[in-house]
Amino acid sequence: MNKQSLDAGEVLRNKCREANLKITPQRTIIFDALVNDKGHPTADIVFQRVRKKIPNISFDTVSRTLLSFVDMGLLKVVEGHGRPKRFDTDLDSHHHFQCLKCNKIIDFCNTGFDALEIPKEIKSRFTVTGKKVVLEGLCDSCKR
Amino acid sequence: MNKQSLDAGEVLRNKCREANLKITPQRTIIFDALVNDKGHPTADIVFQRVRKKIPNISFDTVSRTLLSFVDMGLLKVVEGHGRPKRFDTDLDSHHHFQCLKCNKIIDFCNTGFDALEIPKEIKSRFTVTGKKVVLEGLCDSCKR
DNA sequence: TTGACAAATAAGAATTATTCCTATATAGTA
DNA sequence: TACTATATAGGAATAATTCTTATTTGTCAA
Repeated sequence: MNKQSLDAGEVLRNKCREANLKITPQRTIIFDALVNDKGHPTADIVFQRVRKKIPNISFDTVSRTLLSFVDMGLLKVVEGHGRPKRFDTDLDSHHHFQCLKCNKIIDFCNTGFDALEIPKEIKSRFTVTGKKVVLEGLCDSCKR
Repeated sequence: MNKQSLDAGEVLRNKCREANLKITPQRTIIFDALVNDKGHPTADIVFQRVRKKIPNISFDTVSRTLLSFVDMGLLKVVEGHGRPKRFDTDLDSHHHFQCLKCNKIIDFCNTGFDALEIPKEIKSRFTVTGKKVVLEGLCDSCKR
């Protein structure tokens, strides 16, 4: 039984139990707002989305919850130059192209990049949990 | 005649002329504070360093100057998770390991990584100016 | 089911990093 | 040397995030 066969609620409940965190309506609704979001939302985008369900939720709760989801391994923070932190719900191996002008991040897949070996001298000194090729330059809209 | 054989002042003067920017003492001293810095200083670190030479320089001038150096191709902004923006004076191809806990960035070289080919579908859509492998995890101090 | 308690939340204040504004100073040049 | 556009200092403003505190709410054990 893999993740895909569990519904979103069950994934969240399992992860919360593992991490000894309570299953609150806020956490549930924030998680729902992220499922199938293949973009790279900021905390504020998620906040606006969740407010439609819980009008008086605070930004702090959204921000704190997103960071706890990162700790729980449900999300990643996108590396990048931009100021508002961006989150990534896609936990599968993929790579990024970031536009230096508009800060847009474009995901792409590449099996050659996925297969890169971590150098021995790095593996022996550090615990490596993520690996990604980051390309930068100008996107199609900005290069004109 | 390559860059290495020019002294720092001359590199800066040439770049400023190219960009039609004036050669001010502030720019000169900020540039001097960066030469041979193989760390990844924040604007504030540079500000503290430069204040020893120009006690009443403003943070804004340092920040603005660093960003203009990025535009001029004298520096790069480090991709990464941390909040204070970090600058990189090493323009040669290298790769990064970033600690998720302390946000420290460790440079490493790897000729295999340097040789990675940009996928055709990316090269045809975008202008790619940078390429780097980014590893993340826990550094030696934080993994305990 | 209820009560107790630790954890989570809302609201707003505080902090942190960066950028903007404006009056003054200065580099480049004619 | 004088002119002009650019750069700077200083402080205010903005933006993003995190902290503080009083209150509320899951969870668990009786």
